Parts: sequence; C-alpha cells; structure tokens
Amino acid sequence: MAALKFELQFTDLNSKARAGKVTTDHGEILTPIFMPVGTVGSVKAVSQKQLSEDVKAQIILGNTYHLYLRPGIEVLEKAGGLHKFMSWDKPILTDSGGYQVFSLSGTRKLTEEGAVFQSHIDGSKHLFSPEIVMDIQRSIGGDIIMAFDECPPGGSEYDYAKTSMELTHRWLDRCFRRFNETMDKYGHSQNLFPIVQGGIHHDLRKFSCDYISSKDATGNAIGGLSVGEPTEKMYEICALCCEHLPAEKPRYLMGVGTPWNILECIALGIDMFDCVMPTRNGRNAMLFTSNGVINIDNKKWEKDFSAIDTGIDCEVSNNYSKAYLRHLIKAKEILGLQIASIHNLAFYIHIVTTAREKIISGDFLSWKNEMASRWQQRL
RNA sequence: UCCUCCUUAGCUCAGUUGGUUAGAGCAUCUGACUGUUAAUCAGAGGGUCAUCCGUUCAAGUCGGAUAGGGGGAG
Repeated sequence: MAALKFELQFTDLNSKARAGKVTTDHGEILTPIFMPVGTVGSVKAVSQKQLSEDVKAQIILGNTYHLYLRPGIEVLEKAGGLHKFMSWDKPILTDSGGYQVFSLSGTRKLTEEGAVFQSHIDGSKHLFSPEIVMDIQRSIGGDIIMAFDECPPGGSEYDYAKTSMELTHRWLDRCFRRFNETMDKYGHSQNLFPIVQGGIHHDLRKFSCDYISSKDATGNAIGGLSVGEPTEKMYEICALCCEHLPAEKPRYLMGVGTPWNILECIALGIDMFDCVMPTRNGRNAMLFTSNGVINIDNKKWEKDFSAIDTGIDCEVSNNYSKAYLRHLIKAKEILGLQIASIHNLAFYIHIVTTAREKIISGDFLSWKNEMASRWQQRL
C-alpha cells in the first residue's frame, strides 16, 4: 500500500508536452491519458471487459454525488468498495460532486459549511460539506479522490470568481484535514487531488495554483474550464496553470474535451483528461474518427460497408461497418450505443497513446499539426 | 357487371357545422452536447389535399365524371 507516484519520463523539446507514468495500488497509468467517465459505476453502454480489451482504458471515473445517492454508501461499503462492487481492478478516480453542485444549481444552497442540494431522484435534501465528501469518497474507495470545490460558470465576473475561489480554498483545507484524519478502507492507498479555480482571471488562477501547490498533493487538478468560456480563453488559462503547478506532479484538466482540445492541452503540459463527450455524443450518433467527425445517423452511410475506423487499434471499430452501425442506431438497438461508445472511447485513447508515443519519439508537434490538417475542422 | 368505402408530406394518418399562411408522428437534413439528471434536446425542409368539371363570395371539406385501390354481391 503506497501513495501514488508520478514519474516524468519524457519532456517534449518543442512544447510543454510530457510523457509520464502514474503508479497506484491498482496499477500503472501511462500519461498523457484519457479517463472514461463512469458516473454511477458504469461507463454508459460499455462493459468492464470492453473497457479493458476494446477501449484499453487504464483508469475510469466515478462520481461521488451520483454514487452517494444511488446505490448509497452502505451498499458500497458492504461490497468492499467500488472496485469490487463493479469488478474493475484498475485505478478509479472519483469526482467530488462539486461539478454537480454547479450544474444542478437550480436546487442548491451554498453556505460556508457546504452545499445543500436536492436529490434529482426523489427530491430529498442533502448536505455536502468537505468532510462529508471526503468520508463518502473514502467509502467509495477511489485511488484518486477529488477535493470538494465550487465550479463557477465560465463567464463569471472577477468578484464572484474570487469569492468562489476563496471558498474552494477554505474547503480545500478542510478536505485535507479530514482526509489526513481518516484511513484508507480497503487496503489500497487513496490520493487527494486539490483543484485550481479562479475563473478566467489570471491573478486568481495564479494565486489558486500557488495555494493548491502548497498542499504538496500527489497530483493537481485544474477545474472550472470548458464551462462556457471561449476555447481560446480555456487554452490561455490552462497554459497559465501548467506554468504555475509543479512539474513533478501529474496535472489533471477536468472535463476536457474534444480530441483537439486534448491535443492542444497536452502541448501545454496536461497529463490527465476526462470527458463525457465520447460516450454521450456517441450515444447521440456522433462519431470521432481518424477522418473527422461523422454523423452516423445520416442516410449517406446507409450502404457504406467500410469499417467504422481502420485508423485505430480497436477490433470493434475495425470490424463493424458504418452501414451496420447506422442501422443499429436508427433501429434504436442497444448494441448501436455500445459500438458507438466503444469506438469513440477507443479513438480518444488512441489519440492520447499516440501523443505519448510521439512525445517519446520527439515528433509530437509535427504529428499534432498533421492531425489538424487531417481533421480539417478541429474536432 | 352492380353496390359500397377509400385516395391529404417519403410512410402512417388528423383535419371540427365549407371560412386566415392544411397539421402530427415517423422518415430526411441541420445544430447542440466538454469533472453525465441527456440512447437526449432544439430547429429546418418537404403537400397543385388522386385528376378534371361544377356549386359557392369562399372547396381538403358539397355534387358529378374519370383513374387507382379495398370490401361485398353476382
């Protein structure tokens, strides 16, 4: 049982991109990495076996808010933690529910103590405080757990972003205190990642980076991006954060993004990503492929019996045809959602693993530029 | 051969006692989706109301003929 370790293996000479290795008690993660989102203990439409064998996922996410409401902490503890509950023996990262407090803002009430919100399932009222969220994440048992933060909307004014950031910092202190007072529950080490906030304001972000860094956590996250601000702003803030966060710790950019967002942010020094886009958009008939974005719903694929994507190493993408997948999606067959989700996730993983190879071989930037021209429209 | 019913968007159908620019679902196409309350949501295009002739200020709605189709009787 050992705390998470990060080994910085290669640094690109022409950009800030890095290749590294994260070691957890559930195995290694080679970075840069994309982490499929499995909110309620399930990457929607994709089985654990498919995640391992087809998608080649190295780590997945769970969500504190959702798992706390259902199935509930009692079940998860009795199961021996989320890994055992869902039969996934690779690393898991749990998000704290901070984002849900933001996105479900219709029914929340923020105080110094925490956030009172209503369950979207039965309307019941609950309090999330930093201490409660740490306790819940201890019970879920993720290898990496996230601080409880407030995620303000993208265009937030300076004053609101500042107030919100300061609250997040005070909550962070409480998160670490509780985290350090409590023990791992299932025989493997858990690691608390703090989250940088500060909106799109440079001085706030810099301040937040310094504050977060002072916690000397095993890894650091950047939150509050891709929440409505212009994409160029996101890159700008991401670059600034990368400069001010320690180089010897993994950097996790939360919730980002499109394949192109990911390549750009890898170039800025990000190591870890998660996003709902490959699975959600896949279920909505949007496929990310080596040749660009396609809407598999379109009639033009009706008789296209070529493979979904031969440009990536995924049996599902290589074997099933566009015409077949279109048919399944049109017919609302569950298998269609599975294939689309698996393909999109495999594509995302392909992007980050290829990025890693190119960083190591020294042609990351030229490969990235080639991708840009290949995709034409930047995905 | 006769009787009867039907014909409105690509498909299946609504269209009040004749009265503004004839609607819906599906299909087609487009857009959205970034730490999942989303197999979701938003929008667009598409009709000589089978054809022709009448009645009427006004016809998808009423009358007649023709064509195609369903059912029945011989």
